[in-house]
Amino acid sequence: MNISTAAAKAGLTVKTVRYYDSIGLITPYQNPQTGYRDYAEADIAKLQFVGTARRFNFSIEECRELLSLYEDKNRSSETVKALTVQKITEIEDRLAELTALRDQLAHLAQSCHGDHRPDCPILDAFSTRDGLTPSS
Amino acid sequence: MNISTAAAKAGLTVKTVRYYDSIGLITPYQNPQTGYRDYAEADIAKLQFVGTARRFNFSIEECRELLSLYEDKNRSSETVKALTVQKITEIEDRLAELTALRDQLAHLAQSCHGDHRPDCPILDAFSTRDGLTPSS
DNA sequence: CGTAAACTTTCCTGTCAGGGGAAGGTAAAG
DNA sequence: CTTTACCTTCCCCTGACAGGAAAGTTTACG
Repeated sequence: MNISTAAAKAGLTVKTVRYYDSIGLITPYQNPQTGYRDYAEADIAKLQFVGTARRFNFSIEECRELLSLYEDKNRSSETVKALTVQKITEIEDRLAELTALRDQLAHLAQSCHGDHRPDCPILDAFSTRDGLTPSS
Repeated sequence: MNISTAAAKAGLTVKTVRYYDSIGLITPYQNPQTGYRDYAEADIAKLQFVGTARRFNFSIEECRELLSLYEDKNRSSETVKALTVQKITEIEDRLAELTALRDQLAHLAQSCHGDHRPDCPILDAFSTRDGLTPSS
């Protein structure tokens, strides 16, 4: 199967699939005559797997680890769950940060009349370093 | 004032301050003899301003715009409030994405026993493209 | 006053996960 | 047989800096 069909099946771009080959993440058979990549069904499954994991905010290196577990028939679910729980924690940390940011910005926006006068509480708040302390 | 003092006063790294000069965001006086940058108090205020705006997730280009409004004595608060409201919307979109991600991952983690057996619902879910559709 | 430490400068490379596009070879359709 | 639609590698671009090398400058100490 050529790269564009493979990419379409996996819901990825050709560039991304080629990139995954270049970093040794998913390396298909390569025709020695033409240099064309040839993706087998097992490769498609891996591409889909990585695509899904990436959409779940797993980094490429984490995907590499998950992929080796995915391919390991004697794996235990322990490591996978640990990775997932860690990822959940990371996402929750980021959620807390963003929530605090939004709240502070919303507070500033509320206190700003937003008309044609030059007075602006938002800019005033930004101009003092210790006046505001966002979480991130 | 030399760059390390300026950076310390603004709560930024020297690298960051030098970078802001290189992209024309905050350009201090530069001694023609030594080539040393010399930061005035007004520059420090701008550095603090940008530092705060960056912590509020504003991009460099948005900071550039905010900075020009900050320096404009005849500004209106309209544009600033609009930028801020837009930023709040962006943050809320990201919050919704991350919340959906976390919920789906949490659901998967809950259904995974996480022991030494090879059976793993998380990897199973990742291996089908249409089985899960995260928001991001 | 000399010198060594502690600055400063520019320049280059790397990060993360690819995107955009050029130059050139190949395959499939008409 | 030609046109079109692929494919390949190669290089530069992104955002927002960090790390480090080589070389010049300032400051503190003896």
